[in-house]
Amino acid sequence: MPSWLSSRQVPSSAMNRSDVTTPAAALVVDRPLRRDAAQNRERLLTAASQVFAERGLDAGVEEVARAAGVGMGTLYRRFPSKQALIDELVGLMLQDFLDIARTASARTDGTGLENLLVHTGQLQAAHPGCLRRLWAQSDAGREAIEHFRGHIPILLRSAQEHGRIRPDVTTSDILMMLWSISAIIDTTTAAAPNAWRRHVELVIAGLRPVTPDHLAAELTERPLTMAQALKVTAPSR
Amino acid sequence: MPSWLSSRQVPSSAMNRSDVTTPAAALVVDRPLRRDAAQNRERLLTAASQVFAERGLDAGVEEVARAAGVGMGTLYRRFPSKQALIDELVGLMLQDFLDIARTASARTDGTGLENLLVHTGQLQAAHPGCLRRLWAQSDAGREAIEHFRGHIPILLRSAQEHGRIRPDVTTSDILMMLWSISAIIDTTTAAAPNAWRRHVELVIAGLRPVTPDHLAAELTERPLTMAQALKVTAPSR
Amino acid sequence: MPSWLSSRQVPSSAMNRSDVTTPAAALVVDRPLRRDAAQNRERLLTAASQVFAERGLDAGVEEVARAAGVGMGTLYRRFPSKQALIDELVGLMLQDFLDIARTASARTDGTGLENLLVHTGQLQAAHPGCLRRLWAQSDAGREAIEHFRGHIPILLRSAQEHGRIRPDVTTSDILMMLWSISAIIDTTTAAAPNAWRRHVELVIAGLRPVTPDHLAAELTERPLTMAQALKVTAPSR
Amino acid sequence: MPSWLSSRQVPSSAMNRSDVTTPAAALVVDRPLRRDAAQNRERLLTAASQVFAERGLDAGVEEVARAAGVGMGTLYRRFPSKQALIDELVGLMLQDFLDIARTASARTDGTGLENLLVHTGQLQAAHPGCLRRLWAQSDAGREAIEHFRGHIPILLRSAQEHGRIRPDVTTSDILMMLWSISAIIDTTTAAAPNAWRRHVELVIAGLRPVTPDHLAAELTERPLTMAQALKVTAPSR
DNA sequence: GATGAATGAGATTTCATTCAT
DNA sequence: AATGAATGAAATCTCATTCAT
Repeated sequence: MPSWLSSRQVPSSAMNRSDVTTPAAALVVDRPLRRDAAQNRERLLTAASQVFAERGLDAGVEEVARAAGVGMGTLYRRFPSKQALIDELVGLMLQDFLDIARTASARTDGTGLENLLVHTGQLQAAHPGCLRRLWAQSDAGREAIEHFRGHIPILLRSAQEHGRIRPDVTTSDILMMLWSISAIIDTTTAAAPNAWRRHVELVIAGLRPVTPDHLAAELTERPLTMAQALKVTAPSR
Repeated sequence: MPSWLSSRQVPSSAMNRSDVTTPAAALVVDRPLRRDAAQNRERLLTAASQVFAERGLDAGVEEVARAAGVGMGTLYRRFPSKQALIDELVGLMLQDFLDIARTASARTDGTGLENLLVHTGQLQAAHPGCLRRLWAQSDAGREAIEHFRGHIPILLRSAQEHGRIRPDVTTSDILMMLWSISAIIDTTTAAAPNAWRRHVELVIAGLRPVTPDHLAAELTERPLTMAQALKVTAPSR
Repeated sequence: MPSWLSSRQVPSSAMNRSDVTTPAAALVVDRPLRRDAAQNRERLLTAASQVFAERGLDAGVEEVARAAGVGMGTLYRRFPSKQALIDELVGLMLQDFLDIARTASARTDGTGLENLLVHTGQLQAAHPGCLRRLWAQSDAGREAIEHFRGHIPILLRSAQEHGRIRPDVTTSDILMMLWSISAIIDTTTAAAPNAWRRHVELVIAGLRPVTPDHLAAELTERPLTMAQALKVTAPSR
Repeated sequence: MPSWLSSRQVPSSAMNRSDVTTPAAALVVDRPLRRDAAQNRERLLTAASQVFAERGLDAGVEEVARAAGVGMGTLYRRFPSKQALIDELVGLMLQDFLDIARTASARTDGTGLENLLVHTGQLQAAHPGCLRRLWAQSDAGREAIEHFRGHIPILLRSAQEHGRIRPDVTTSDILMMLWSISAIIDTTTAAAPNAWRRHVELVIAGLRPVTPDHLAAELTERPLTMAQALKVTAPSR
């Protein structure tokens, strides 16, 4: 079972209960599920995460139900469509991303950003393929950025103030780096489980302040605006 | 029509006629297609490239046929299966990649590698989503790496000799960078057509030689072995 | 509804549960189908038997589904392929053949073999075309011979001991006669429902012991070996 | 090349030119084909006979055209449909059947009928599967009986007068025997090339006059009327 | 007249979703 | 509430036949 599914009680309002930005949403109270129903929910999410990671999102819902040991009807009682199930998984991974971001933000030595890149990498490497595939198919992805990106400017500013990251790097650059790391993890993990770490090192090297004699010191292209970053989506399929 | 489909006469043996490694294969002569058949072939490839780029590889072949203005039977006469059609598109894009690599290799000032990263980026930006999606579904992808990677060590060595790239970077690192750029292009082009250029700049910055006071100067993680790099595949779906 | 589909509960392991040779296989218990599912299964087999008998095996599965009053999906849930459906029909007819063989074997007056020829004829005449067509397309056919033929030598020996069948007739000769009767039934039933019975009479006459003055008393050609008989198949189409 | 395709010039009116019953039909004159066209016609028939014998009638017309070394257009210029091609093959085999019948009729010792059974068997064994498969799909089959059956009563009467065949056997019984032999040839030839000869021996034994003490001496079932025999068709598929 | 490419209806099979048990 | 069977639209692929070259 993925660690990010292990212990939490996650009713279907997970996205609404987002702890960082919309605590008020907690007021929208779903009646709690019966214990067996909640258990089925967990099983389905766990199974879906495994099946989708192994077979891709084209895996059939029947296989998910079978892996969860429940019937199709139960699956569709818990999640009104395949897409809803995917969205829920995205939301759950986002929870872990937010945890990582919160932890990283607690660092005061300017290493929080680098820490973020590595730890989100670790998380994705533990469930290869999940995030990007899910992201690709989920409208929840869009919201995910919105929740998560709030942490980036803070981490970035701290790193820049400590002289660890060059000052002309922007939040949207960091988002691009995160996407790029995601992609590398998904493509290389099977062949070389730790290759992504080297990619992260090189990526971070590219973000370091440059010395005067450094080649091509200046970035000539403009960064994505945040409005653009919000419109970014993984390939539809 | 994509530029990479524009002018060439591409019999189905395009992969075999690879100019770099197997010139002898040219002896296997497919009789040239009748003019109308060749035209339909081109139309189908063009249509497939558009449809797959817009709708993803899950788009039905019927839609491809309709977009090409031909019947289903014609499509299946030219390409015996959907996969064969995809493979052909992969092969065609590879041709352009090889062209770029050859041109870049002709540079003697050590900028060939940077040139390669930018121009392959341009090519992919012109047909967003194509390469990575195609790659993912095609066994031709595996061969594609093999053909293409042959150029990397040469370009890399030249760049390193000219002091433009740090000496501890390996061919497999460059392959990772190419994958990462592909991913960024696919995700950002719709929202911000040139954002990928900035990513390339940052990526190249990460490959530059480091000065003594540079933070985290050394790469602690080992690069992919070439054997591993060959096993890398885009996510299955 | 064909008589051979009437009353039995036939899980998909019908072939395995063969009562003659592998009683132990009954231990492999398929959980019984839900009542509606079982009903649909029966309906599908009935419909398939009718449609295939009327239109030949080239009839589409869609027509079978329509005749059964169920959707395509249901058909494919019960039988994972058209071939599986055909195999099941073959298996079912085999059950009836085995019943007939068993009953015939119970006779002690040497008439069992003749009885077998007539009753298997009756069964086939009731569902003309079914067996031979099914046989032709089914690997189950091969197994069918193996199960069924076990009864022939016993019946034959008894008939020979009672002086009803000439002693130089072999088991493989009887198999040939059965095939020949099948063919006659399939070709004549529509035009003359009982014509096959006369053919059976003539065939049996050919198997009777010959008197000394009988013309061409001896058989000069050698019978099929049993190994050859096992390789016999109805025409592939 | 099948012997029955070897030397004859057979314009598509072969059926009409039937030498036995309707010589007047020869007055309907098709303009003779150009020599190359006639050659293509022969090639197509030869190829069709081989391809259909090997792969069954489901083999595609394209394969026939390819085997004949001509284009599809040529095939369809010579034969307006696949069915017409099949009908033509049936008609051609009938020619050989008629030859055999004519030769057999020349015998004056009462062995003509037995001779017929053996020689038509030889012919079919040389092209296993052809006749029955073709027959099955061809309306020409019906006509074939009409042409061929004219010889049977004569042969039969002669055999009965010589005491070689029991007097209660009718022409339609002989037709049934012929069908039965056809079926046995098709099913056994691959496994045992000469097994059909034994079947013929047994079949003939069944037609011999019976001695008083013979078991089940009388035939209790009535023969097919000739009207019924004319309606007999091989299974549609 | 010959060619073989194009056609498009139809075949088998899959799967997200609904619904009877 | 849970089950898993039923649904049927859509996907890929085939092939007899037509038609442009």
